[in-house]
Amino acid sequence: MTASFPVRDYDLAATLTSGQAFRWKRCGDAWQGIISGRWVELRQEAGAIVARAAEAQRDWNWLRHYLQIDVDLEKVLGTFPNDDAMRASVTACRGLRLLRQDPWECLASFILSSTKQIVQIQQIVRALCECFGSRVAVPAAHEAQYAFPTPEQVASAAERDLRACKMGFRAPNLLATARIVAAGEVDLARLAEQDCETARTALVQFPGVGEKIANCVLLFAYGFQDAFPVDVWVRKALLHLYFPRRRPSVQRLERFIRTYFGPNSGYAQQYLFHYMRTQMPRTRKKAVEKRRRKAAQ
DNA sequence: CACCAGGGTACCT
DNA sequence: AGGTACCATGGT
Repeated sequence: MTASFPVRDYDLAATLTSGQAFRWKRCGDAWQGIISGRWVELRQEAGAIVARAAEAQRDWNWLRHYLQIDVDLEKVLGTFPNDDAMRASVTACRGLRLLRQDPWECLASFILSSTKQIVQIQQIVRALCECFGSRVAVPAAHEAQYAFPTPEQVASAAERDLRACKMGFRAPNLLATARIVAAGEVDLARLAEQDCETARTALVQFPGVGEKIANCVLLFAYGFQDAFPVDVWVRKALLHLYFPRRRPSVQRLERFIRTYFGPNSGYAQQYLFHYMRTQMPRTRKKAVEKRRRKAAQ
């Protein structure tokens, strides 16, 4: 029940902590998570990712697909614009990958993400899974683990019980979305066959889903690598790096995003996002430190 | 202890 | 089209 996948240019830690998936837990030098109801432990070794599952596997294609093992990262990075900010981002977190997640889990998770820090999203999702998800097989002597609850499981929950997972005003949005999916009014699997624009139009129909969350699902679940989610971090980065002391209109900014970052703009966005989140706090701390020293004199 | 967080929406000018 | 308040909650 273990398998080894030769990889190069794969930074597992950066990938699993970059705010695209919310259920991975670091255990020493390994990562434990649940993919489509299967418990799995991942470990990065020299030139390979080693996986361990709770049960014997007929094949590991589900994991290869989730991790996007076969993507040629070099080729993707080659399409990024060659500017200071992108070079710094790629240097800082080279090996960061986009996962290919289950659409329902991704959609539900990002409905829960609005104005929440990643740490809090992780907590809410964990509570949701423990309250409403089915138990999954785990290795002996491991604590119980739960699958992400199906649309049906969420749809049959009471809003009060969802709110108990600390999701606040997002509860009615998740519940209504789950009901639409469970009723078969929208087929999430079939959206994968549509083009990006069509799928986006369908996604923003769900309550609590606007352009940003739709783009997250398009990018992280459906693999549209030019879907470009703009959250507060990315907005700050774009304005600061590419429009210093200017105030581009929404239209202007959207046009810039569409035309500047190339066919893998969503991938580039993820590098900018992770770079901002991991490197900027350090420089900010440094700035605070500098100010404090100056004040002390 | 304010401030802010991988936003969306209704409602205002 | 472009601003604003509000939604609920807890990390930093």
